Amino acid sequence: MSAASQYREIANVIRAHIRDGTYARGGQLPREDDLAAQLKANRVTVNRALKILVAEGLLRVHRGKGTFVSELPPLPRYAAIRHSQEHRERGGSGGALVTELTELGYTLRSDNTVSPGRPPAHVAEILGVDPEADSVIVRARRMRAIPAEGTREVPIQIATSYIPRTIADGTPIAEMNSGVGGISSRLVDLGHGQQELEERITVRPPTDDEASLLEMVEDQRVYDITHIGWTADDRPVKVTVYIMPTHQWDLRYRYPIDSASAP
Amino acid sequence: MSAASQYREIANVIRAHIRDGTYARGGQLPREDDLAAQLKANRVTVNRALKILVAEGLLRVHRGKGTFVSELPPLPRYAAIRHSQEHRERGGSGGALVTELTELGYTLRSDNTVSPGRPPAHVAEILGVDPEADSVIVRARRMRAIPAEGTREVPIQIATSYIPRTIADGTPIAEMNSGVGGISSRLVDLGHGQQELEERITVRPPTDDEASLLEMVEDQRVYDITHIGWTADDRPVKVTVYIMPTHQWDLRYRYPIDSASAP
DNA sequence: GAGTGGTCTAGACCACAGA
DNA sequence: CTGTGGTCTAGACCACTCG
Repeated sequence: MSAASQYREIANVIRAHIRDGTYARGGQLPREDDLAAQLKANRVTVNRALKILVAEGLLRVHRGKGTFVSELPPLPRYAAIRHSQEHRERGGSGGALVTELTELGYTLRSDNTVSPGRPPAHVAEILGVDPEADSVIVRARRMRAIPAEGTREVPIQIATSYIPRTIADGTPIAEMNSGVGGISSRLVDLGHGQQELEERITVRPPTDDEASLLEMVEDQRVYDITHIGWTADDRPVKVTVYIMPTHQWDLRYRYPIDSASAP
Repeated sequence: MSAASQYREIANVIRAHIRDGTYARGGQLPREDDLAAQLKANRVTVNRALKILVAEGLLRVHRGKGTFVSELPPLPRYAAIRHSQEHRERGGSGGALVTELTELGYTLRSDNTVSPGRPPAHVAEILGVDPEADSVIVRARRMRAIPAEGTREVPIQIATSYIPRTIADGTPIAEMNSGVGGISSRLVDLGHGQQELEERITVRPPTDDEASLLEMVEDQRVYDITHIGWTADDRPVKVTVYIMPTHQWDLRYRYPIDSASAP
C-alpha cells in the first residue's frame, strides 16, 4: 500500500487512522505543524495530503480553528424502487431520508422558496420553454441534517424543481404549500400526471454557489441529477435538478427487467 | 469568475481555453515553464492548476512528453430504458455503446477472462457465497475505445461479473463464449431468469489497480456500480461490478412511475 | 494578538520519454 | 543527453477564528 509520493503516503496513513478510529468521527486532528513534526515532513506536504482527504469528504477544515473528521456517513438515495418488503416503505425519497437520518441521530430541515423564474438552459430545452423569460415556477429546496445535540449541521442537498407556468400558474403548484400529495398529485389533478421518470447523472466540481450552499470545497464533487417527469403522452411536465455531494450519498436504482438491458 | 487563489484562477483560464478551442481536443499544451512565464507565475503554481484539470478529466499528462487535452467526450450509459422510439434500440448497453462510439469515430475493444475465483466481500455477502473460496465464476471485461486513426486508445470501463458456481458450473456461463443471448439467456435456460435489476452507485478514488487499468490518476474519480440481478423469487443470481471514470460517462435511468418515488 | 490553515516562490532533485 | 512533468523544502506572507 505504499504510495508513489510522500504526500499520498501521508494521506493513506491518516485515512487509515480515520477508519480505525484513532481520529474519531467529529474529532479534531493535530495541527499541521504537529503532524509535520510527527511524520518528519514539511507542513506544505502535510497540507497537500490533507487536501486529498478533504476532497474525498473524510475531513473538513475550519480555517483558523482546525481540521476535523466528517461526522455524517453516506446516505442511501432510493429511486425506482419496486418490489420488496424492507424497501417498499422507502419509496418516497423524503420519507426514506427522514428514517435514515433519525437512525443516525439527525433530523431533516428544509428551506423552501417558490417563485416564477428563468430555467437553466438545459432545463429550458427539455421543457421547451423560453430560457430568457420567467417561463417556469421555480421551487428550490435546500436540505440540511441537524444533529440532536451540538450545533454542527450538515447541508446534504439542493433540489430545484421547474414547472412550466402554462401548467402551474394559478394552481397550488405555484404556492408554497402544494397540498396533500404534493406537486405530483396536483399534476395528476390537472391532467398532467407523470407516467415515467428519467434521471440523468453527471459528476462534476461544484459551482461557487453550490460550494457555498453545501459547504464544499472545489476539489470535492457533486452529483448533478436532472430528474424529468414524463406524461403518458410523452410530454415533460416537471424537471428537478438535484445537487448532492458525492461523498455524502449512495444512489440506488431497482427496476423490472422487461424494460431494461441486462448486461 | 475570479477564483480565490492564483492556481485556481489559472485553472479557470486554461479550462476556458480548452472549451473555446484555443487548446484543441487531443492537442498539446505549452510546457509548464512557458505557461508559467506567460501567466507570470511560478511553475509549481501552474503545475498545481494543471492537476485540477487532470482531476476533472480535461487533461492527461504523459510524463516526459507533455500535457494533452483529452479527446473522448463523456459517453451516455443507458439503463432501465423503457418506452420510446429513439432509445429503444439502445437498451443493450453493448449495442448502444458501439453506436455511440462509432459516431465519434471509435471502435470498441473488449478483453475478456473467464475463470472460477473469489468474490469481493460485498459481492459475497449479496450472493450468499463464501468469500474465502473460489465460489463464483468470474467474468472480467476491460473495454477500450480505439480510434480509427492514430494509436491513442482510451480505456473506458472495467466490468466484472460474479455468478455462483452452484449455478454456473458445467454450463456455458463458465465458458468464454456463453452462446446466443449471453449469460442472461443462459440464466433463463437454467431456471434462474432475472426479473429485476438493482444498481448501487458510489463515487470514489480509483484503487491502484483500477488507476492502472483505466489510465487514471488518484485525483480522478470512478463510478463504482454494483449491479444485481434478482430472480422472480427474489434470489440474487448475478452481480456485476462496473468501474468507470466519472469524467468519461453520464448515467441515464428511465423507469415507470408506478414503481418509483416521485419527489 | 495568538492560533490555525492556505498559498506562493525559489531552488533543488527525481522520474520518465525519446533522440 | 535533453526535455518534460512531479515533488519536496524552507521561508514568507495572507486569511480567518477566537479570545
